[in-house]
Amino acid sequence: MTNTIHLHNSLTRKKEAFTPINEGRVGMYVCGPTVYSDVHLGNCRTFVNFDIIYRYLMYSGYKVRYVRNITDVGHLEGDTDIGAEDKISKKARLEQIEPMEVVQHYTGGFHDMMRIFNTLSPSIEPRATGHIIEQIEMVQQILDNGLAYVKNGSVYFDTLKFAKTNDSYGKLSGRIIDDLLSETRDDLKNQSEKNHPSDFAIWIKADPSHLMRWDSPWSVGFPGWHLECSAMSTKYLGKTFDIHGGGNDLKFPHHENEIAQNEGACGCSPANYWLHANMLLMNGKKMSKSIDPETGVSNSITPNELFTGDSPHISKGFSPMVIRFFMCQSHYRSTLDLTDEALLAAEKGYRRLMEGFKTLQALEASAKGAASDLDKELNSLMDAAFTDMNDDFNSPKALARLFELVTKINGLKEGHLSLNDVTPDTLTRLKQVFHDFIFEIFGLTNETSAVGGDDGAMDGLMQLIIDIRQSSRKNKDWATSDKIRDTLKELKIVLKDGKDGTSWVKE
RNA sequence: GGUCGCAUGGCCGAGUGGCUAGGCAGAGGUCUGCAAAACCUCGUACGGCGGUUCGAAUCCGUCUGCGACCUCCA
Repeated sequence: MTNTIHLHNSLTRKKEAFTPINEGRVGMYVCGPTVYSDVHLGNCRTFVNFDIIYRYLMYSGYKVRYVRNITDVGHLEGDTDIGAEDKISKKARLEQIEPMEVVQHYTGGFHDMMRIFNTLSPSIEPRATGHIIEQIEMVQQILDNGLAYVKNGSVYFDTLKFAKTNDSYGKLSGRIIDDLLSETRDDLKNQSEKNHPSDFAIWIKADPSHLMRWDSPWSVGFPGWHLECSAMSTKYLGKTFDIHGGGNDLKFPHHENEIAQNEGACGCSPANYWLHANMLLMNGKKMSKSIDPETGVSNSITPNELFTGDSPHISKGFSPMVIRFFMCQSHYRSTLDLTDEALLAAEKGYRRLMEGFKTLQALEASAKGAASDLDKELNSLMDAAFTDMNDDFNSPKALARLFELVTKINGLKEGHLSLNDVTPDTLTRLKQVFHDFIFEIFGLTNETSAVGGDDGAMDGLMQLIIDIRQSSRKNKDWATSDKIRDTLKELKIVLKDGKDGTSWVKE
């Protein structure tokens, strides 16, 4: 590792040099989905962002343990208080199936989607229901430390007491104790078991109709949301680990409470660096599952609708890699606005990048190749791309460097630039770096080349057709040559007449 | 109301105290039987008003607008 990675730490709100606890190793925890419904696209953005971070850390030489949980119990619908229902349980009740059927179904769907977006599997993907014992232990530790209280079989985290003894509550989300206190007046009206509105449940007594329940010292019940992340990150990464990630909307209350739980249980801060991926917007507004009461429509689009084009929000379907490319084009800490126009632009950009890659692979080094300004320029563009990634994983900027390289590559192909000005070593490096960025770091795949079967029949067939068309063109038999071109077009195969013959691509 | 963040050329989207981000669209050109594709060239933008500075789109203040969180979401 020659260059230090700097990253923006949400906890300090500053960009900091990244120093792992154990040299050469990184422990990273990212909050995964609650599997009570289909993954939605905003979810995918977050995980693609962290996939790129994961890939880049590994590419930089770190051994990374990447833990991303599946929340399959405890995430309540509505307020944490009595009367709220667990999301999974609710779904199971509505569908009249077992909660674990709900979990199985949506976990599968989630994994499928992650595969479609070409994200790498995390090293460990622990489930909340598989760690009930660890969670009960943590509740006990918090109680032992006097930072929680039991009410009617439920256990609540005492935020006021914690805030008084520890200055870290509210630090992440910028909330302060005075605000917590001032909220009291309004909210005390609500019938509540909690001593204070900002307290939150870490163990919840299950009412008899509740489907998911476990025995505990306090009641038959289930763990609170937030707790699973505290317990599982501790179990697999230790009491303090390097990086904790998640969507920006989890900052409060989820991550704030997670920190409180870990501090409350062991007195130590869970993660040194907190990274938050920003929201995916659609037409300027947060993409959200919830349905607008006025319009009756949700401001969202599912990944499948995006692929097929079956949505009023877009004019056509877009492939998963175009979406992934689109996500690479913005910084993970910025909001990204999904519009039809932006997607159309991304689709073209993606193709240009892939064509550039293909062109590059076909370039052959010149034996006379010598160092020159061009050679220097190529190398500094490559260096810059890595510098950009080291600077808080600035993928859009690194991508811009690749596009500048594409211009050079095309210049070399077209002959405005000469391979005599590029050393064989630089060309080799360029091929390697280009490949690595596109496929290993950005995690894109080349969809345009994946056509036909792998038996080569398609290629042979197309070559035959192209040859026939070529000879009819030579004979100025435009009727035949145009018929071939138009018919193929209808079959979604586009012929491209270039200087060095005709190539084809499937749309 | 509280907390935080953002306002960049037609669109998306980076960035920095003084040096062209990039992609798409648009204009011109090369190529082509025509077309498509591809390639080349081009645009000098940074919400309003003050201030700091030799110099600010970049720093500070302020106003306006937008968004997120505070209630379920990545």
